[in-house]
Amino acid sequence: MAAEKEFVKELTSKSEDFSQWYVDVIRKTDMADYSSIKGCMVIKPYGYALWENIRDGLDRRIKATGHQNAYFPLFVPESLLRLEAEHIEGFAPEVAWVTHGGNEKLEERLAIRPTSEAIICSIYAKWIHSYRDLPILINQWANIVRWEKVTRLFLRTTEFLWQEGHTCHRTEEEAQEETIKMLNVYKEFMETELATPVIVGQKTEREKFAGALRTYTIEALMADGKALQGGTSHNLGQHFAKVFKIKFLDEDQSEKYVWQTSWGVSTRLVGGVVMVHGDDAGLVLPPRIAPIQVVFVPIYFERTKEEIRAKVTALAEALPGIRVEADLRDTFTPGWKFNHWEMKGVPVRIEVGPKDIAKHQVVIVRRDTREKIFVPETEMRATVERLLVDIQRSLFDRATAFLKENTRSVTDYGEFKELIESKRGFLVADWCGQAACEDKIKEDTKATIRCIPFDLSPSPQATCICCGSGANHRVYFARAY
RNA sequence: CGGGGCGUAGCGCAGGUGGCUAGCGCGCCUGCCUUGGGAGCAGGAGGUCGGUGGUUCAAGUCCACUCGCCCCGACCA
Repeated sequence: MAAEKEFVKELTSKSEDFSQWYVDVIRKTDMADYSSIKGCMVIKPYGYALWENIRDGLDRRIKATGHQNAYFPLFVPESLLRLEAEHIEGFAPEVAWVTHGGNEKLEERLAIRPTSEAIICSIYAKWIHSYRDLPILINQWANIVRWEKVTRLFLRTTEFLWQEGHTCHRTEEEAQEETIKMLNVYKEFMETELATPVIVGQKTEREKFAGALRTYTIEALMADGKALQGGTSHNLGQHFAKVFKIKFLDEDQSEKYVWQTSWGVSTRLVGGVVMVHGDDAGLVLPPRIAPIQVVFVPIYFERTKEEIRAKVTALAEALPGIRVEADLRDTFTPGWKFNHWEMKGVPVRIEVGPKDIAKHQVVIVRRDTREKIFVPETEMRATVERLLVDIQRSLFDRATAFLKENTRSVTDYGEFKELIESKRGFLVADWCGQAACEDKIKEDTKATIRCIPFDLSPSPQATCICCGSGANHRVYFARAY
């Protein structure tokens, strides 16, 4: 353990102080930096490359399900934002306002979008006239500003990047189908690309999006036992359609309001990846989204330096389709580089030294287990390809096992309080459906209902974990980010 | 917005009962030597001590105000 600690002298131990570990990892790996603007972070190239891979994987899926990308204005006139009462009430405390253009005071304040429902709905109203114009299936990749009081790198920043889908449908059924479809896209994406298992379900009235009919969510469990909402999908019903007058003439010649959905995930997923997979040596990145999948570290000796350099360069080129970095610098020792690239979470490291050249082999080390294998050069490519798949799967398996171990079913409120304090994780319990109980539990334990899952229902005799009256929901509780 | 902590070299920090030329480690630059788990030696560069105002012969140090950041809490993707 002492030796292990020496390895990572730049990082706070994960078990010692999880929050500090998280910040250390992000800063030492050059993912992000603080800026001179309160609550705003700089996403540095390494962090941005990770975000780009996340973005690209999701963008493919969004397009594959029939959506197109577009871009809408950053500004939302105050009058538009105010149209949907519940919506403005929900977002008012965290909206940033533009009041001047140059030196002139604006006639009407402009909100910097805290989300784009208002501006997009006002435009959709102009676009939609007939049932033949439907559905509208549009996504936008954009920046968002929410004036948060407390910020945290990637998890909650004043400005952040996200995608927001905004769709309009002819019928309620179609909108509901879309809402669930995108929720499932998120789930599949999280599991496949981020190697992060999620629980899926509906938000309570208290937790739903301001202005939505129903909100659905995917929730992941971080290594410290706290939940992270990874993405949400909202069935907006006709609330926005009615106030923004998004109407169409249907086939039956009657005028109707559209049914809408919206759904989004943000750069907070980057923080999620750090907290789900990282360890005391730093990041552990799922191969599918890792900016660098394989790093070559040459083992130089003065006499064979040029030979080693040439060999590493050649081997690095022999891995087409794989994101490869060859660390040819001679200003750092191999040991330093091992630690450096492990901290950066690169899934596979390949060492090449004189002994390896003599034996026509390479040394391959996987980041997740640090297992070291000696592989003939001719088998390098196949081995790397296999390892990348294997690491992706074992990260998912490990996270899934962690999720299972830390999901506990409880029926006694005393036990509930004890568990949330000592073990964290998800607690599955029965609930009466009353907001009063939800509030009391939050007050007592800081745990909130993360979601009402689709695949669980209370037994007929079940009673509310809090008040003891008849329960009609079986839900997941957790402390959350 | 409440409670706590912190702003001194790129990073991490010491100095804090005012007093020599503001220091240490890492990093950086030059050279030599080295490289299989964070090498070594020698030389060198780098500072409006967060900002403003005050007290004083003298302020990194004391006082007031202010800006910013981090952590914990209440609020939130």
